[in-house]
Amino acid sequence: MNESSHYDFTDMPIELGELTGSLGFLLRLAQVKVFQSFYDTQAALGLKPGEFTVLWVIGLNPDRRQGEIAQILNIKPAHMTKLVQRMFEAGFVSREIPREDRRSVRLSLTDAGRQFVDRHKADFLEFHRFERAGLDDREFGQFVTLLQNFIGMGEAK
Amino acid sequence: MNESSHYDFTDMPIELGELTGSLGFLLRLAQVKVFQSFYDTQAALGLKPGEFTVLWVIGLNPDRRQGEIAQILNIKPAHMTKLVQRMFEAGFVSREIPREDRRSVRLSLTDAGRQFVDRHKADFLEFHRFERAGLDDREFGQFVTLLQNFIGMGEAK
DNA sequence: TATTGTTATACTCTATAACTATA
DNA sequence: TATAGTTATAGAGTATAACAATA
Repeated sequence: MNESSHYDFTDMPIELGELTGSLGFLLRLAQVKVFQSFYDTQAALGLKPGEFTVLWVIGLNPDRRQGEIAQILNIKPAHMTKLVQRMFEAGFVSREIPREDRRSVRLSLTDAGRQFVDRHKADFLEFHRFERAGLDDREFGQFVTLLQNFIGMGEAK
Repeated sequence: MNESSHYDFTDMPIELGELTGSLGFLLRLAQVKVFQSFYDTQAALGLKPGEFTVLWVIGLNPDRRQGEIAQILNIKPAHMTKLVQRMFEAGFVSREIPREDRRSVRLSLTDAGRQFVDRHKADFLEFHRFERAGLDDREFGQFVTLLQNFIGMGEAK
């Protein structure tokens, strides 16, 4: 490493250039911002990221194959196996081997799982939490719609 | 695990309920979508995610402290150290210890680093790539603006 | 004492391939 | 042969704390 003397630019803002218009960059920062409170909420309940979402979707879609749930949530099979195992050990999820295809696993919530989801669902659907996050109601609605279109959720006609 | 027989719901869509309006969920899926092509592009150049962004910002802000660059990109100090080390070993980044504060490190691009950034910057500023990603030009502009507001980038006045 | 950056450790998410059991 | 899920391993990002050098 060299040595040298410089003026001190410490107080000057950092320039990001065209990066400020890059979706990849902006989405990463946005996700970091959301993830913080998202993560804290889940950790407080003893859950790892993604676990509540899985419980939620299983609750809405009982008796569906594990792989179907994993696919729509973009969770890889190997990861899904461990995640479901944890939720099974927590007593929140039951697994059934259907007669018509004994390779597959169909998931449902136990009573405890359903109670858990019902009790904490409000914390996870954080509409309210983000009203104060730099967006007014109209912008928030736009934001959700644009995100849905972007990820191809709107065209499900 | 139990055994049972069921109708086969495999072809029915999975219900997501109010999750479709959750920013955390939508941002995660959006990021997964962007990250795929983003990641592939970087990997093809032998870079890990985040490395090109760091080179880019160093190029725009020569002789700034390592910690300043890390902070604005939401990179933790420990991670930044390893990232900079890799870019130093690749010959893209130079490190200087300034006389006025010998604890700190000031980063700049080497000639090779600047050439590398110039040669590949177009691939990383993927405006074009996302024109066809379910959003028209107007929506894309809205999307960027909303993301900027959301992460608190717009208020920098 | 506080700050800048480094080192070390561990945990989570992800990716991959080899494996099983069923089909 | 193909498919559903599992197991095992490794890589990458992040978080934390302890540390060295300097202020």
